[in-house]
Amino acid sequence: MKQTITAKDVAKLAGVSQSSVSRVYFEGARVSAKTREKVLAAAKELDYRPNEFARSLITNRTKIIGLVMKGIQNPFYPQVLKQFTMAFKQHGFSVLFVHTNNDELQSDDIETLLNYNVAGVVITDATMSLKVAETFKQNKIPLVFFNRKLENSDFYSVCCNNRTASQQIAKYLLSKGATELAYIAGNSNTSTSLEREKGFYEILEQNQVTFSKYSSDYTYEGGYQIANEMVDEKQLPSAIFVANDIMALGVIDAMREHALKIPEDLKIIGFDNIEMASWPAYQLTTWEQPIEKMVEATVEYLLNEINDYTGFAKTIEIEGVLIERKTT
Amino acid sequence: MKQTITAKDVAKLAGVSQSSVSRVYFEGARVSAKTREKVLAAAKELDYRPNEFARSLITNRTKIIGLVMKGIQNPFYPQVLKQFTMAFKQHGFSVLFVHTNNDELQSDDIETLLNYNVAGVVITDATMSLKVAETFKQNKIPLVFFNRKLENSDFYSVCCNNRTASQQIAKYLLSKGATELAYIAGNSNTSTSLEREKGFYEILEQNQVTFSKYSSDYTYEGGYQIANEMVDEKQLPSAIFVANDIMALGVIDAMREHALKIPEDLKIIGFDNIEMASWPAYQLTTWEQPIEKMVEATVEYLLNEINDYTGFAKTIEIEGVLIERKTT
DNA sequence: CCGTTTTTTGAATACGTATGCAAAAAATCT
DNA sequence: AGATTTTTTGCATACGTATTCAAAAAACGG
Repeated sequence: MKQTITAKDVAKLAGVSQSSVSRVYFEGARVSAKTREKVLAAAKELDYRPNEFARSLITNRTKIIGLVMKGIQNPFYPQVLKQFTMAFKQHGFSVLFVHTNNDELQSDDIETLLNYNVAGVVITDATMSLKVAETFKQNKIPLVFFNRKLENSDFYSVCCNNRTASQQIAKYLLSKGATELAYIAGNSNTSTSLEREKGFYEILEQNQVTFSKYSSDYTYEGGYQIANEMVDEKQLPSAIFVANDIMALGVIDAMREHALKIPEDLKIIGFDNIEMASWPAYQLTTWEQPIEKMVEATVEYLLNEINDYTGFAKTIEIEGVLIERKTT
Repeated sequence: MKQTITAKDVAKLAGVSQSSVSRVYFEGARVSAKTREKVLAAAKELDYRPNEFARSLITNRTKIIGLVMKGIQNPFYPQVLKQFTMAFKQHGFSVLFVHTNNDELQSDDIETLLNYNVAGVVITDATMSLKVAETFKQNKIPLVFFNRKLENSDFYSVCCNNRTASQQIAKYLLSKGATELAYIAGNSNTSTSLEREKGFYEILEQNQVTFSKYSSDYTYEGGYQIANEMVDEKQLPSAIFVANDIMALGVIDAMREHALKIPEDLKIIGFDNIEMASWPAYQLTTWEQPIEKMVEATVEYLLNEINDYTGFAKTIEIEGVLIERKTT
């Protein structure tokens, strides 16, 4: 049998009541220095650890954050996961990791989060039906969409400044002398890809530059494949804005196989600034997503909402920055 | 207030006792088809969800697996994380993700796992002091070291056949005509790096081939840097066995910058078979770690131990396979 | 030093579920 | 059909903690 040491055991050893033991471990409760000391000594001797389940049962609160992720294949997201885990840990929260294969969260994934009565949820790289999202609202569980925006919905979301960033990217490419431009989109139902396209297009339109659009799926293979198709099909643009880095690397590799020189024959710019973008083999010019700041903003909001739920909704956009390397 | 719907509510609506509701949701309990039906109908209407915390409190069991990871920067591990999450989910378990910065697990990381009374633990990419590991034993929490082996300890561990794999790698490189060999080690305190070195060395010794050893840290930057040093210092070997793929990519990039042709001037082989190894830019020959099988073995053991704790300890080695590409 | 206010403490209870036990119901057998 | 076995059900209790309330202790003021 698991020998579980309870607050009662500690109380007995310390010569106080169970209530007092509880108070020592409950932040904000008032205990005299003397009893605190006695309790801590006894607790240490017995190696006591408050049972989180009993706690949560009675407080109806947990110290668990649900973190939902889909595209962990994209090196951008492990980075995000790491940052979140560290940030939450610092505030005493643990991370329940949920992986989803579907673009839209399924109800059994949700089930897990609700069963564990998570204190808050971060959804990264995926969306969910409004109906499901409402469930969280009803249960007053704060929710943040990280790097995704639900349109016409009132949920908090933290993104990079996708649209203005893409505007700057367009301007930058034009300033580099590009004349025929192309955009390679990620999954077409993602807000990130749509916003990036929008911003890009706006500037090109202003300058009366036409551009072509290709669709892919935010993966390396996807980028590689679409690049091959582009080469096969028709004449190439002079610069391509690829909706994320990992796809951009696929594009670069494919183009190189066709003996195209980058940036001489073709300029390529990505988005994210994943670690590999700086590798000598690629030296990809890209737009840096300020992960740390984005995580910070998310955590701050969540903690506030956990503390005092308001349901306040907003889209936060954190400014990124252009990282110029050798592909443009 | 959070409107929590309890088994009592469902019982009332269904016209049965709370016990019956409980029995419907508890696997292995006996309920008549009729009441089950009534309960499920009522539960559906009320959107009832059993409270995991109350459950765990009384059963002293959880459906949570602690997954500890360190090197999530290495693309090998996100893959592992994904596989584990999916496998556990299939068996009704959720994953509490713990990230550690230190090579050896710290006590506050452990604390989290113990507080949540996890059903089992997977430690990937890190180790822990024996004293701490004993804590898990005392609490009868099954523990698996994934891709790490504690020496002289009695803990379960699941690895790839590092040593025999490295032997085959050595033989393979010799068969390719390599005469001067080198090994680039990962973090020197990891069993994986040591075992790989050992197997590699054994074959070379048998064939009376000497080899040199370089030390790095299992990161891209580390590989890149050590490769530069190798070029600067002395004459290069004809083939290098790099302890993992991500380092190998760094090595390749560095060597190429020095205008070395791979595999003509220098053969390189890695270990892991991460996705990037197959990218056209690298086409890295490597040893595939059979993640899926390794995960499967880990999950199977853990589930058995959760079901009926024995503390049985063993090191499982899963066979990998050589993936020949263009760098050798 | 005594009356008053403030702080600390312990007893009792509640959280939502699982489970042992006995009663009730259903099924089986003669 | 009645007796016996088996299955199902409800009652009551326990899990380990937080928290209310009243009592005890301490601090304070004159």
